[in-house]
Amino acid sequence: MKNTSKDLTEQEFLNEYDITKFDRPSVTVDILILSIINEDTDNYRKLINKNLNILLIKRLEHPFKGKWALPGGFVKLNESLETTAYRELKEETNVSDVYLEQLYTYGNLNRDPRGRIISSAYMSLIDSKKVTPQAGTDAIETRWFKVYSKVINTKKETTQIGVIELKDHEISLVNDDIVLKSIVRVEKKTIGHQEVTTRRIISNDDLAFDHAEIIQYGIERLRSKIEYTSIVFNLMPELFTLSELQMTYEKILGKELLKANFRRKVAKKVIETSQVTGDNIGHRPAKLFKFNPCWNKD
Amino acid sequence: MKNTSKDLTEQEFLNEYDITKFDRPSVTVDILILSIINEDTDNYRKLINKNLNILLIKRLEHPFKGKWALPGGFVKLNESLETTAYRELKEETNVSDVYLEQLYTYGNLNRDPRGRIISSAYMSLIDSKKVTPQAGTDAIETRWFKVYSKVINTKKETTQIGVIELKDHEISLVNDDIVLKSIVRVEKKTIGHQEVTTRRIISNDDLAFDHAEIIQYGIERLRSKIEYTSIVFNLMPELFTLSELQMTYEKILGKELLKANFRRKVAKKVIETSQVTGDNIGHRPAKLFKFNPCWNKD
DNA sequence: ATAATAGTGTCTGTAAGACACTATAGT
DNA sequence: ACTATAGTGTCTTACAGACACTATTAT
Repeated sequence: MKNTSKDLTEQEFLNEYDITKFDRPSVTVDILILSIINEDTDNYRKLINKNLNILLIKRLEHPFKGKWALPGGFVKLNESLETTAYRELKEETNVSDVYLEQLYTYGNLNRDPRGRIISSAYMSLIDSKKVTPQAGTDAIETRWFKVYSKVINTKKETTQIGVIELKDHEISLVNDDIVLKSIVRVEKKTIGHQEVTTRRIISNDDLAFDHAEIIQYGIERLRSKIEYTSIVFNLMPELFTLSELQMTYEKILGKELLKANFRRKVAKKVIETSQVTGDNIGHRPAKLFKFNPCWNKD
Repeated sequence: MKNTSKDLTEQEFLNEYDITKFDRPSVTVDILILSIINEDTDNYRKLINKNLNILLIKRLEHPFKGKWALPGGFVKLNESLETTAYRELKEETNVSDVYLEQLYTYGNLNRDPRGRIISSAYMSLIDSKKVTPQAGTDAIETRWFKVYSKVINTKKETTQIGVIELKDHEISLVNDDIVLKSIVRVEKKTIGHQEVTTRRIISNDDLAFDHAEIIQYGIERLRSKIEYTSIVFNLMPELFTLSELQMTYEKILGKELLKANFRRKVAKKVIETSQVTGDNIGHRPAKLFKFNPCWNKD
């Protein structure tokens, strides 16, 4: 009998194994870099307005030349996915030691005109104070876009075979004169026992690839995680007022919250410090709080 | 000036673009195929016992020859990740039209001794009645293993810099005489604002690759999703009793629940039918229920 | 006094957890 | 009568939502 793979030791097998003989896709990492950034104020007495922002880069090369895209790049053979994400993050924002989470891996066939490219999407949350607004390598144009997301259309159809529910999310990304609008249709089908959620880009201005879909999913994830984790505090400075924290929640969730209820909800997640805000113009100073790392029960 | 990429149209750029010039990793899909399977009963009057089961295959080739692994395989260039998952699923269990969800994509450098292989893990939930117990292609040995998961060790350390909390999860996979035990350490570090969760295999009998870690993560995900989605019903037949549903919850969560409270909790997710169980030996017959596709509020 | 933010008290309804109770089948 | 499962009622506690109220600052 010939020396088949069954007779080899694992080491012998590995020595003979040539991975490059097989077809392989390319793999990239794309990152949603999100931050809560203060707006310029007009009324001197009012609180500073904040907004959820996302960092995009203008593509200088084909494909999608001139369009805006999530920062990202190819995974090198000596890098884990996470390492790639951290490298990209460092290149674009010059920060490290920030929150980073894998969102989803997109592997559809025609998502990239260059060929078969699978992309693992990550989400990073950055405290606005750590960010140098227009960092990035000189040649690349990077900009922060304010993120607005709202449902502009819903439909619920109940038939004999099941329920189909769709929501069209309008994602607006705004930087001064530039406004990028996309509509992502999120469809939930329940047929028999099966619930399937699909996302599809319906309209898209100047966002490259399937990035509108990735951004919509990231926002949805952030919105749900803000409720049961302490993820928000990655977007906050060391010390903050409860009003600042509330506005951060409101801008992420896209709706206003009642103060008294909000304070009760976050009470266990924060610790009161002895300090108060000093720059109070015409109103009572606010106590400063910090994150309580022991907020979790178990 | 030469004809650089800046002067090309997108089509010209793509025609010249050769993706194979760059280093590429290989990509596989691994699937957690889970089902709730009835046990053989001993006491003729008692309810049939159920258990959460996972389908594993015995590896016939290197690496990890002779060890047990999640079903999976390489992503072909003409397949999306999902298509690959469905293909593998069909090959191993001969079912289609079942619940399938992407879990996480594992991209560490040394997770596969054959080389740089990134794996996207999927979780599939199958109604036990759809499954032919020992399907699979003839040459491959596939078996259902009962899944038991419990925390055997916890440690919580509160220092000045933050909180470190670790839990050792013992995963036992049992098929008759074969018992595969692994311990996966889940560590949550909170330093400053940052919360990082890492998973590491501490001990491992005969599970291949990093599959023990993937299985632990899948169970955790299933446990949390069972609370806020209708994912369980993928594991149930068309009609079921509330006791059957409760036992399914209990086996997934690894703890017993109080009947009255459980019934209140799932009340909105099910619809009562006019039918009852017919094979009642020595006790009151139970009403049969079906899934309510409209259980969700909004 | 005014305009702004900071912060608290209370009522309601809903849901979860614990526990005790009643109902109905076959033997 | 007994054993098993099926199914209900109620008490307590906790929390979320709505809303009204008090407190404190600079001008």
